[in-house]
Amino acid sequence: MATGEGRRRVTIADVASHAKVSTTAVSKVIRNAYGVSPAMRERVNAAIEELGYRPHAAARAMRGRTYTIGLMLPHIRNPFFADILDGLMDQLAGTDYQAIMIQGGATRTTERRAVDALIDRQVDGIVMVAPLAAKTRLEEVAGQIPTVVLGRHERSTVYDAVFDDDETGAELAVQHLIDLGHRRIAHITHQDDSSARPGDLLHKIRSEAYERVMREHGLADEIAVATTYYSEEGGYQGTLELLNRSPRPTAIFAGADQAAFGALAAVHESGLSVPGDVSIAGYDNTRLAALPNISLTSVDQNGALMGKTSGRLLLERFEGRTSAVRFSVTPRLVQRNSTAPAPGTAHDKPTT
Amino acid sequence: MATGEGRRRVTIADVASHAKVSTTAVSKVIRNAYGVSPAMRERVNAAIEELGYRPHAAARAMRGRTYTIGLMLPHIRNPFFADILDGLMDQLAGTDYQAIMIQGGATRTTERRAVDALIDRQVDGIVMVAPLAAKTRLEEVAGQIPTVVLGRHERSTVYDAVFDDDETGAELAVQHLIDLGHRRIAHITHQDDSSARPGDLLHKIRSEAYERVMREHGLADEIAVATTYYSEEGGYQGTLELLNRSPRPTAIFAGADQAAFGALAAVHESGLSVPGDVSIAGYDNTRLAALPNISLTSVDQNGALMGKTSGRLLLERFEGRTSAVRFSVTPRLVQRNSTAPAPGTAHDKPTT
DNA sequence: CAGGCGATGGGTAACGTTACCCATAATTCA
DNA sequence: TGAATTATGGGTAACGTTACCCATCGCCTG
Repeated sequence: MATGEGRRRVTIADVASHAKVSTTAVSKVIRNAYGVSPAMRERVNAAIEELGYRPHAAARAMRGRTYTIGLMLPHIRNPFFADILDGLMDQLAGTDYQAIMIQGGATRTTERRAVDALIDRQVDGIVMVAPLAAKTRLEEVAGQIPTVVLGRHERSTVYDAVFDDDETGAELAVQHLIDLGHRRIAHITHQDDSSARPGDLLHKIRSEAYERVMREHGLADEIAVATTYYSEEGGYQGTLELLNRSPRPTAIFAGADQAAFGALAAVHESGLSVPGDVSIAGYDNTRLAALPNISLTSVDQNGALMGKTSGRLLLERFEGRTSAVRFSVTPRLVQRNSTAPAPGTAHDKPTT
Repeated sequence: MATGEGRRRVTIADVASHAKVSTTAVSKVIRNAYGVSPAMRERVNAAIEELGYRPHAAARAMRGRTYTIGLMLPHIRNPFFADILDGLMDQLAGTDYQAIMIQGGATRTTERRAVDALIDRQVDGIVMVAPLAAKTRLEEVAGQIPTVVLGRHERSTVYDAVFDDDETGAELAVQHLIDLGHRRIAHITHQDDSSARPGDLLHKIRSEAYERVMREHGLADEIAVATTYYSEEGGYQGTLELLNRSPRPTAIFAGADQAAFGALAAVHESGLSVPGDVSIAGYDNTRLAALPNISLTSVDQNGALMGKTSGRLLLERFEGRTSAVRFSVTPRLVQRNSTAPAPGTAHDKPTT
């Protein structure tokens, strides 16, 4: 276990000479390859232990696998992504695989750079969370390396897809507000730089489901959308804009909790109360939403399960699966105190 | 710019033959090395462009640098870390370096695995945020690879250190509460698995500063510490424990905003109000703290600056600096509505 | 008992890049 | 003008690992 200061790294050759066997034999033991006797295995493992050998991932990358999975996140501020990572790491625990993360940023250009960086570093598989890239680009990536796309809905034959049923989720939220007697229900959506088809992006799906449900209830004229960002700042700005309209909405469905937090701030700063004057619902059910003095009604999507599944799908790909898989998570509504019957409505809370 | 599906990667050799020059020449152009004519440079760059060549980081790792900086974060749920990453990426923008992240987890074992993984992947430099490892381990890592330790206070001659003046920060918070007339001021600290010397860990420094200031004001008997975690759950549990004591504290200084959020929840659930019955102060001044319905008094430490500086220090190391540098950020108190004069105190808010 | 076969171990050429060195041409200087 | 120096380009051996192939040995089978 001696690991000296600036000392040269322990290599497979060191292990081989220490165990008095060939480097090939050592490599076989490490990889659990065929053709090693138990005696040999033990001998080599002892030497590995003694010298504190660890495989050099970069060297491995030249020939075989790196045992690395790359996770591209748009950014790390959203705690929902932490759930995804938790699930992924949970799945990877006990395997030889390591997860590394990279921040994709807000534009297609930065995202491309980030994903290229992962490919250049020869990760064995990639999980892209809510990517902005066009489908052709996703398939190009997936053509080079096993890929899971998380949060997009389009069908592909080359990559696996994991996503929440955003249509249902948005429906749950809007329906809930309608049930509470609201009619002027506004929506905050996310502006992106994506070149994906609108119908494949989660925020588009949520906003379209919002509009559809509104129309289905004869509320087409009440549709009001602020297009900002799924972030606190975005929610804040969007809400200020919505509250300025006349008549102002009595409820806001924010497409993400982060935006809902900003909405809460904006409503308070406008001298209005939640849910007295304005009801607010979010999406993601982040832990913060459960805090009593936020108590945000939100749509829960099982991020940990999505992350875990992404990992599993990649491991399956490594084992040889070539057919594409789609995995969908069903959302559910978590009612809290940020939503209440519309002002002036004699309305009983619906029984769940 | 043609990048076919499963096609073989474009290598330096492809570029060389396409440009009708040697691979050496291509390598020189890429690395901006000495000994290339402008004509050669242009020729090679044209070929690179045309073929869509990107350097293979793993191959580079075998000889030179990977242009990769590894960022070890204990976990990604804390939005404060997002500030650090933002600062780091800001510094790295415009350079050839890429930042990758890895989650260290809650124990020394998982952290070690994570950092080893970065080393095995041959990153050029490492930034370790609030590591749990013993100083000897940190120096062992730094002996192999340029390292910045963020959030620890000990002096080292081998790695660079970036940290907040936690002593002053904690002092600001506690002093603020004392100024408001509070006497029964409790503290929530973080339990760790670290083998660092207590005086070097930020949460120990904060808790010791808390105790010191209390004693300096003759409040030694009022010292009450709950040792849980810097997380929502930890803050929640710790606060329940503290509120159970009799007499209960009128103020709680949580060592981190995340814990303070949990504390807010616990106070509310106990049927008490903030700041009416209990004042709460946090640390980190995360964006959430500024939301009107949280409005948490908190100590601001400039995370972006710390991240940016970490990046700068690494780049300097790559340029050849060998002496160790320490960089300290000065915190400041941001007063909001979660702190107020102690119940039953005729006290004017101190002018700032 | 010869031929063959499975089990085991090793030799070696890659993988893509760079550091080091050498060769040649072009230019400068005395 | 000859020698020395500089500028420019290329050849080649690594870096650490693995995939592929071959050699050997003991044993089984007909």
